[in-house]
Amino acid sequence: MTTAAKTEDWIDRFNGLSSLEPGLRDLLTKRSHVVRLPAETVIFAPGKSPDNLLLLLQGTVRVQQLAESGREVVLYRVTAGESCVLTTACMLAYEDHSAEGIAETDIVAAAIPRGVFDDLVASSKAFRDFVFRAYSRRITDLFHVIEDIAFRRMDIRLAQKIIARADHGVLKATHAQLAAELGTAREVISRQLAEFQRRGWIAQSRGVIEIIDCDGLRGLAET
Amino acid sequence: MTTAAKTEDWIDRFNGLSSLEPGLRDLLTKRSHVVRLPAETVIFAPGKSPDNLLLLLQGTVRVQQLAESGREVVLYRVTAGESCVLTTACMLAYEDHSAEGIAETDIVAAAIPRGVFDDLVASSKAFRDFVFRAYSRRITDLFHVIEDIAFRRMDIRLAQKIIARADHGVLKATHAQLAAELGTAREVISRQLAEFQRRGWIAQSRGVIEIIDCDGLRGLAET
DNA sequence: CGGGCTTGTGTGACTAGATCACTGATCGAT
DNA sequence: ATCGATCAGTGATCTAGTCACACAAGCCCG
Repeated sequence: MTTAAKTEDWIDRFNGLSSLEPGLRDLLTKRSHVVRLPAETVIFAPGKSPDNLLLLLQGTVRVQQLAESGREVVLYRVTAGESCVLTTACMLAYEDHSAEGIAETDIVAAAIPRGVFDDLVASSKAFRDFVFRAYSRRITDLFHVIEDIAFRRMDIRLAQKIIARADHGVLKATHAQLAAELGTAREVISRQLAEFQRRGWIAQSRGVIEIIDCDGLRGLAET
Repeated sequence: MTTAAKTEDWIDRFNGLSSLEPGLRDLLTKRSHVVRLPAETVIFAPGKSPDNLLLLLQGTVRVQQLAESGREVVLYRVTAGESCVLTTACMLAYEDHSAEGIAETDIVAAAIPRGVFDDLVASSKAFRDFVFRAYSRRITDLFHVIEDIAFRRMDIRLAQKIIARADHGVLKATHAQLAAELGTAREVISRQLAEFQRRGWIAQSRGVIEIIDCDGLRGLAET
């Protein structure tokens, strides 16, 4: 079975899981299954908790907070080799969350059923460490988001975002998307980008930002 | 030993721990110890991770985020019957956190050493559920903080804070403390409170806010 | 090809919030 | 009674968010 072959080696792509005890590797590979989901799939949302722990093999999942007003902020992204850990074990208890997770690309993931997760946490120190490290990672991400929103200037945050998310100096995103990313309004982004453009740091066209002077941007971002 | 007597019954004060298996109750009571800390004690801070999981028996711990600028936001409070769970298992891995926990009152807590925590997580479903529920609680708190900071108006947040933290209609806090609580500047609080006072909702004196018209405040808070 | 439609962007006017630089008030300790 | 420290009030100014638009670019379809 090619699927079995695949599920046998994915474990080592997760930092910390390679030291999983041999018997438990079997448990994990036998009792979890690989799923493929198209981009834009809603992985979890208010009222829709997943009953599997997802370990991402390919693609990225964007986790964002929604406000009634319709505005949003991106909280963090889960990338290949990471897990959606906050969403499973955690959200089962308190349903009162207004965050949602969305497949940002087509994704491939290993889905670990709740029961298997529980067995593994019970029987493996390596797995526990993996889980707690994953929690830790997410929570520090949340701390950073809070720090950013509460204390950093928009221009700096925007410059950092552009640098971080640009691919070969090009960022495909609308002003509205960037606004949702940073939890601000579209107009704010438009004006800031206009200013960046005026300074010769970027060029813009519909849905695309091109970095012209990365050092200029970086100078601001590192303030 | 009176201390032993005390440690035997504290377990049931924690929601979910009462269903802990008998043998493990012993483990917990024998291998953890009750500590007393005076108000203002720094429980954890950047660079100072605790090696115990604290279960709070009395008092409250305030967890806040610090910015280099000196400004702060309160992230959440741990009250009696709750645990400082984010700070232990979690923070051990990623040291890069800028949050600190401070005893807001004199506190009494059961300290569970790291090793015992690990044994309990391994051997008890009840304890795991307790831990994951505690995580969940904190994380939803963080989500609320993010939502508030990013999307809610200061006047509303301030009104809510005053109602939430007032004791018999009286809140002992300086404008600077309220500013730190909400992650804003002192002047903003001063101006908002002046407005609340003008509307006859509160009375102020040095370090004290007295609620005069709770319905007025509530009307704003529930907007 | 020229309308319509949708989506993305630009802009002015205005409000809210943050920052800076102060002044004045209050309180406790000597 | 005075001094120093902490707390609160205020104007000026800047940054950010909101509202109400106009305008532009791509897309579909006859």
